[in-house]
Amino acid sequence: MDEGNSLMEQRKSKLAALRGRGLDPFRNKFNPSEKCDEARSNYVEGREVAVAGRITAHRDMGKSMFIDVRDQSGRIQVYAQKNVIGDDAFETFSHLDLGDFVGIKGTMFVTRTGEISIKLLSFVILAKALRPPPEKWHGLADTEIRYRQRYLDLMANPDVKSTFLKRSEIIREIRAFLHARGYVEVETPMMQAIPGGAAAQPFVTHHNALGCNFYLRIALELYLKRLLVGGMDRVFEIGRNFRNEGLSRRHNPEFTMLEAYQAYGDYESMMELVQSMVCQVAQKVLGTLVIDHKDAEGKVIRTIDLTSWRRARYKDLVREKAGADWFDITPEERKTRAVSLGAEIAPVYEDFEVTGAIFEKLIEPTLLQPTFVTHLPKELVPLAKLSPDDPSTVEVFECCINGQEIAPAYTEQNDPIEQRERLQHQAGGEQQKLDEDFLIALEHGMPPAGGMGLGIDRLCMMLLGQESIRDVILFPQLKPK
RNA sequence: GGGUUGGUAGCUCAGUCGGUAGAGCAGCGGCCUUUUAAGCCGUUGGUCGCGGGUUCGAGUCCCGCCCAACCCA
Repeated sequence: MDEGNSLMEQRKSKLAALRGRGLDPFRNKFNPSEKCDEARSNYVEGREVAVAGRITAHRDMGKSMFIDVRDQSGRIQVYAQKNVIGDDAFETFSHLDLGDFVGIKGTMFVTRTGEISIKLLSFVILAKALRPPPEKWHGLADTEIRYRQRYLDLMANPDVKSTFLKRSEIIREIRAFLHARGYVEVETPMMQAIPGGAAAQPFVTHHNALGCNFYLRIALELYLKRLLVGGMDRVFEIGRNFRNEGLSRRHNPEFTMLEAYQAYGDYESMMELVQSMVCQVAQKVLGTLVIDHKDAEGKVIRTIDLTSWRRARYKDLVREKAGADWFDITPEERKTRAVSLGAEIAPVYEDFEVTGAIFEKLIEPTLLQPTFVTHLPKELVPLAKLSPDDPSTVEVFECCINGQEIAPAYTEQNDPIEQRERLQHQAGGEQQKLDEDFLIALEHGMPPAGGMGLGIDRLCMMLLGQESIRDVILFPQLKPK
């Protein structure tokens, strides 16, 4: 990053030299006839092509040389000969640097070793790179540079680029899936006076003209439900949520969430939706429903099988891990046992939170294969409707895959009086945290509905076999240097 | 917040017991008109993360700090 290193000085001198010879090292425009991989796949000997890209390698042979030119689609080899392009042009060409952008015109041919290449006729420099690219063979390994200067990571590590191209495809397929089912994509406020829809610490920001603080949203939920009230029966939003929490391998303070709501649906409809959507996306983007996750050495460490989706009741899973009598012993006994099982229990925890800790620490990480956990205790979820067959639980599932919760869904609470009581209870009497406008909306009548949220980043981790959320977010949050 | 590991040339990494700072790639110069991690010869390049300390002498030992990754909270 420092100015004045000698490699930069050398490149700056080259830049000055180019200008001194009347060449523009930063062109406004060049029209390629095709992309690099199109040129290669449409091979006709002698066909004239124009491609543009970054120089990623060069092999100098004296009076001729090869360079590799790379664009988003791939690379193609260009062969330059002194007697074809002339002494001056060859001199300029041979002093191009790795990282420079060039426009190439030439004719297709195949080398002795069988590589489809372009025989150079003419070229223009499109952009001079003043800094050297990372090393070609080992790539870029320094995690800090990889995350802070992701463009270098993308340049040097093809797998990284592939991961992010696939992330883009995943989101495109999610949109396609929902559009095909008649969902309307909407956008709701990121700056909110009252951050609702989840229990999380918000970020605060200030609006100068209005003279008041806003919070960055922690969930999409409450605005999307207002749209159900307004008569938009199937809506979804894909957007950023912000939570003022610690950073970890699976948490980034800003993360991407999909939420979808379907009037006249319930959590069963959402279960079908999540399963169909994840399977369709996997099939379209990966071409398979069985996904191997590999370690750095390429050894398979786990396989996620999306062909079978299990359903399990929350209480049954807890009994499996914490003892068949878990719900029969006293709350004090539960605390003691939770600690002995290795769950961290804060003294202020209410009884349902003790069980919640068991689930989060001991059960969720073991749920590698797709599992819908159902019948959650009602205390955990204030925005859902009670299960008719067990009113101590709610019509909610948490879809766990890869040891992480990736998608919660509910039969949404639409009783405004019930909803007010439960939000008041959650707010603990702090009137400021109560979203009165949302409650008024419910009082106008919200159709029964199923709703779901899906963490896009965690879905990408699962589908793309990435162990860290930072490897599926282009610019993960780091401490400023 | 705690623990572990790491930070040395543009990049990837060595650096022994505390004794003149190393390699490969990249760069620069030379040879080479079908190479592809091209090759061969020569060569430039260092705030050893930052700040203190111990020592005749510190990349190396000690203390503090910064940044990152992983684990824990």
